[in-house]
Amino acid sequence: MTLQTVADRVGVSRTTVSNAYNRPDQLGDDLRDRILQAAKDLGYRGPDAAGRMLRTGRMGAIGLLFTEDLRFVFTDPDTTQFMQGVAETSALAGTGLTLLPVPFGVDVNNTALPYTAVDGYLVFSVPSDHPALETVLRRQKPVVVIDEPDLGRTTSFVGIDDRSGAKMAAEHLLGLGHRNIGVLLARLSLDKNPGPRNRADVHHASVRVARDRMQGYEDAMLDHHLNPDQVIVWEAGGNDPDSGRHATQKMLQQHPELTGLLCFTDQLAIGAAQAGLRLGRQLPDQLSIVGFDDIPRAATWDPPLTTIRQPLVDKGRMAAELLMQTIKDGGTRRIQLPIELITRA
Amino acid sequence: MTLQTVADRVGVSRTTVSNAYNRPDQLGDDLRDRILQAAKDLGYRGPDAAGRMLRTGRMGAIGLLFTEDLRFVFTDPDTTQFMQGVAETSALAGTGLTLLPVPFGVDVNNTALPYTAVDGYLVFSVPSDHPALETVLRRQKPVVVIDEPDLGRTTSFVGIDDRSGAKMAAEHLLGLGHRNIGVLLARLSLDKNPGPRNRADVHHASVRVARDRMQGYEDAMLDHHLNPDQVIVWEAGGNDPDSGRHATQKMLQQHPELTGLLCFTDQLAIGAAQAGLRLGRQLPDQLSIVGFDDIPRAATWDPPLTTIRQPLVDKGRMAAELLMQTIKDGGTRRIQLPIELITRA
DNA sequence: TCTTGCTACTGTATCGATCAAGAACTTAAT
DNA sequence: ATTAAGTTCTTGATCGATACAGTAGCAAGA
Repeated sequence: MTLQTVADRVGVSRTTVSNAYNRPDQLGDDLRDRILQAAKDLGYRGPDAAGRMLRTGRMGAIGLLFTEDLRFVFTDPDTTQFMQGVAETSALAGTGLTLLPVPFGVDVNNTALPYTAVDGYLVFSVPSDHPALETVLRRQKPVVVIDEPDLGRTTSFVGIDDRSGAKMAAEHLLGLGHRNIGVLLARLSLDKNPGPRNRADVHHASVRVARDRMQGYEDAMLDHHLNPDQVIVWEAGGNDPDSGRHATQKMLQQHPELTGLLCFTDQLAIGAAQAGLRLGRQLPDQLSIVGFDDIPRAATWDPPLTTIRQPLVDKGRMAAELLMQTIKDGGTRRIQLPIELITRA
Repeated sequence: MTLQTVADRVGVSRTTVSNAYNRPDQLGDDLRDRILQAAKDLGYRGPDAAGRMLRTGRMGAIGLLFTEDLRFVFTDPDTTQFMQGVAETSALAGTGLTLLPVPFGVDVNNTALPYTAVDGYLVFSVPSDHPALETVLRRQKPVVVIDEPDLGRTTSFVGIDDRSGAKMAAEHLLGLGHRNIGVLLARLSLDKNPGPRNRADVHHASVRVARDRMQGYEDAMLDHHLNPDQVIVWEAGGNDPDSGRHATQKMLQQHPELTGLLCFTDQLAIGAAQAGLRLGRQLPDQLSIVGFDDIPRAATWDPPLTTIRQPLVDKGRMAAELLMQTIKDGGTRRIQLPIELITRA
């Protein structure tokens, strides 16, 4: 049951039937109606996707690669907002969106990644040493990287100025008079390994965002003539409130002198706030916290969370638009989205 | 640059190169290494997805159709939990997952739905009169419907016993002594149109879940010798706390005698609780609310929300497993997942 | 010497569509 | 009547891979 079957039934050629579906202006209206009616009568499913793809070379879909834990991807507000932006833009363009998760510990060749038909890839916040990157790059299709990793001019990139954002966050705490400051970050590598870190660990991490933000925090401290070595750095092991809470609890127990916390994400900040409350700290009087991202919950949290806003939905929109434009016209671009300090409590 | 290019370079046949990638046991190890090395040297991207699909007839991906507003899909806890289950299962099986949103007001033919290469479809909670259904069914691929619509034995189905669940919820309120009861539902049709409804509207809705749950509520009332016509029914216009809050505010203003609310979802219930508090009601003393779903927030909400739990992540897992099994072995099945009354405050 | 069974590889046919070029026919302008 | 332009439809080639059937070579056993 192919185009030919329908063509034979109507007494026209394959191409004409194809045109009836894809280029209605190429044939008369009555013939087109007759063809579509015959197709319906025969139970023809419509032009086969694989055949079309092979011939046209266009797959009609983009792939979204991520390596985060699947349990978090769909619950994490950062990711879901980003995905919403991507989905909106691709849906509007009539392009499919294929999710390509590569869970931690799973061999890339056992995932759909190497076998899926897409016109290009969105690489969402993947550590620079992740094996999935090689698989994607080998396909030699357009790629837009979001946040991580920075592959230079060879691929398009959408991100923010993490260093400046972090600096703004730290400036805020320092401006409030805080001098004993802790930094809470999600993860430096793929394996979850919560605990204290020293500055060098962060500066040598494979995660650019972590390096840049750490640098930004230190920029602010140097501006205030403080020694960045004084800062306490803790890895939470995951980007969720629970991980943040556990890590902060330990951090504050070992370093009760801390009065200010710089958190890499709002999710961590919310966990940190919970930990502070459990340890009997008054917020924000006895413990000040600054987050990052400005997820919806940041505004409704009690006390409302001061944070660095980045436009997460727009990030998804821009990334998808950029990819689809690259697929059409080629060329690479780098886009830096605006960030903003949102001062709350 | 195809298999042939590599084959010529090494001096073997196309098929052998194909086997080097897909059936390593079909050729010697040293030859395989030589082939893969040559492929690397030539910059061969690996077997082309479209070519493989055309030949094998397998697409290596499943499609997830949904018609909800994209702004909600990725923020709605019900949907994201379901998607998490689907993503987990498909990732584990090495199958791709293609999102197929058909936003309200967009012509199905302008979406990726008719053009995407998938081996089967998950139809997630789509109203029975939605045009996308016809498009999916025409492809004559395996289909698993989740919740909605019930297409009978022709397709597989994953859902819960909505009628019993609703009855359990109503029994709970009635058992507490409530006699003036309101029902808050999300949406009866695709267009958002908040406001009061009468029973007949619900019983004739194109949304089976709404019909069944209404029936369940009424079952419980009849058991208690109450007239179901007394119940106040309100449509929120969307499944989010804000819609629930607005609707409940109006409902309680017009019907201040109501002391018990049966909500179709926890999202609505949370909004209803907010509305109750704003109107000065003490919860649960002056207003008792029962939700549906048991989303994570239900447990942490203040006061904790009594609700009917349905296993949303499992729903996704089961649906994906069922679909992949159907793709492999054919046949259709109906699965009903267990539900449970979670009594909180 | 012959058969059998195994491994390792090859050659041909085929999957279903679209593209490019062109043919047949109609209409309009000169 | 002739030419040009436009419309409508056809033909042949092609996209890149895998399935299937088959062959060559070799070792073991009768």
